Amino acid sequence: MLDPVSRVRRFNRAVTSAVGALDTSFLGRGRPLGAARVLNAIGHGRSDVAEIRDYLGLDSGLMSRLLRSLEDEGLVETTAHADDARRRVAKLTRTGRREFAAYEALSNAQAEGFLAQHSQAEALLAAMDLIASALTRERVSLDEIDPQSEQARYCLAEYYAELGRRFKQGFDVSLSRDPDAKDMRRPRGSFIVAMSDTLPIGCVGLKGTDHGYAEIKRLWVAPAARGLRLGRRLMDATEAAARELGITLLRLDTNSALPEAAQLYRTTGWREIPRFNDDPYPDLFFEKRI
Amino acid sequence: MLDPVSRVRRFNRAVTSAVGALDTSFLGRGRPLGAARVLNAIGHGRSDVAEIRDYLGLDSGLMSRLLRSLEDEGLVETTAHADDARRRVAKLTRTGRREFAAYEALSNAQAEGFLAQHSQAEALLAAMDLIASALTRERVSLDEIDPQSEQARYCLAEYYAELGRRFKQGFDVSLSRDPDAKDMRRPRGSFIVAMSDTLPIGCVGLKGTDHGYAEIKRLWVAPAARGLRLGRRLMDATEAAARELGITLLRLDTNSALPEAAQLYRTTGWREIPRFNDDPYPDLFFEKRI
DNA sequence: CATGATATCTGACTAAAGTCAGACATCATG
DNA sequence: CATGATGTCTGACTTTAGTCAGATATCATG
Repeated sequence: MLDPVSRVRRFNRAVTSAVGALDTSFLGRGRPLGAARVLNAIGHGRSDVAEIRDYLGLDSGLMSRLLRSLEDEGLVETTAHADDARRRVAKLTRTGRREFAAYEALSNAQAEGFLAQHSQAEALLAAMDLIASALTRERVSLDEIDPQSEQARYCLAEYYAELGRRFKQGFDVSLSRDPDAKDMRRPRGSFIVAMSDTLPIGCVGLKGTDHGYAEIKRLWVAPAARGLRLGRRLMDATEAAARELGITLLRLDTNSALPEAAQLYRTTGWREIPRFNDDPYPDLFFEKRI
Repeated sequence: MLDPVSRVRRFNRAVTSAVGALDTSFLGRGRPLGAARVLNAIGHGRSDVAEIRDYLGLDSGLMSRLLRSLEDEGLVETTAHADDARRRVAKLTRTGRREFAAYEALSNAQAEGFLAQHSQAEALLAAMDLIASALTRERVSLDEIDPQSEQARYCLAEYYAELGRRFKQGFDVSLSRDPDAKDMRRPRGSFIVAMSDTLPIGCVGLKGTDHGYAEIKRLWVAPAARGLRLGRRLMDATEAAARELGITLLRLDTNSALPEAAQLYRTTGWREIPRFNDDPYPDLFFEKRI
């Protein structure tokens, strides 16, 4: 009962029956699961028929019939795609949106009920984030986004909060050399976010300077996503972006209160150099030629 | 992306597709899922047909046919139950055991693969234990067992390890008044373990004495099962056992380094009393009349 | 040992999911 | 604008899961 594999398998059994219960509650709306899944996929913004089919892993014949049955119910309308009349685009009717909302309410109620029965919901949520990140690991996408977008701001806020917890003296972003957003946009730099499903779970900024090098800033991995070697993937992606921009020398600063970061740099070709700025927080400085 | 319900639902999505993948890998052995599930239930030691049917939630007609198909494949043999010839008992043939082992290998490989891709497997396992315990909460059974059984010894070892971590001076069971096992067996006392699926996640002992009261000892809840009010359920069950044994006065000792325990006692009718033994570890003493 | 309860099995059904071949319209390309 | 590729649809199927009403054998009980 102690070995890791049994523990994973116990988790699998627990989760299998919970998933089954959710499916059963979906059947309560008088529609087979297949049709309900298509309706929900459309409700969640997947409009292209081929995309839905791919997402749900359905045969084109089956997909077509499920769509037809949703149309017969008056929940969905399909039209030809504007750019390519072979492709079809599905969208919900007014009734369809109402029905989708009912499914959403079921899902939300189920989630709330699960949380409510537990007196330490925060620990439960952290565990769920951890597992969801691990399970969707190979589906994490690294996207280059604007450093002032909502996702970027979320990551940075989490990053600052963590520095505040880990630095003995706390962390005040206004005392740090906060990079100008335009230095982290092409063509001067870049900002990359790691997305797991809809949740940002990591980020890194590449900040262009006028001193013959670019700096790597704001490398952050969500606690729930640690252990997945995401830091390394983010660094690789930034280096690739730097090469594209013709940058040949990278620098970064960090703090010895973040040993896992320094460890990552040391094992990926960075070498320690003397202090190259007057930011009050960092005490370790690295350089890498690419 | 921050609200608890979205986080639970992200977890649900991640887990649904992982479960689907496992099901699909099971189909690879050329047998429908229903039959595979029955085969595995038998392999895991469920032999009584009614029990399997109940466990898998199958209709008796369907169950009968699935069994028949496994018999046709030469994987299963059924015989009449020794005590009741209406009931049937299923067991695996030699070929059946081989086939079951193949399913086990698939499950184990899937679990190992999942663990291997994560560099912090212990954190992942703790998260899985937490969630599995929360999901199977209403299926936790409280069983009265022998205080020297394997499950009891596992719980006690975990309990001592935790005391060692939480007491500043550590914990050495040989210095404590270790209760004699026979004092925690009927008719003098009782030992109750909380089982979640196959994993013991909590325990409590009721120790009979010759001083006109019985003592509650070794109340432990696994870290993964905290927040489920399991401590309270265990205490209620012991009190019920004590009443059955004609015990009317209960005592217990505890340590202020375990504040959640003292809190539980205070809110469930226990009142603090002066020290009533010379055990070196406890510094808080309680009594309850039942 | 008659009687009602229980456990399983069989036959006859339905619903849902999935498969496959071919039809059809549309697209990209030379 | 002919041609092959692509996306969707339809018809004709199969498999799997599940339901339900008896039939049959056995059990517990008085």
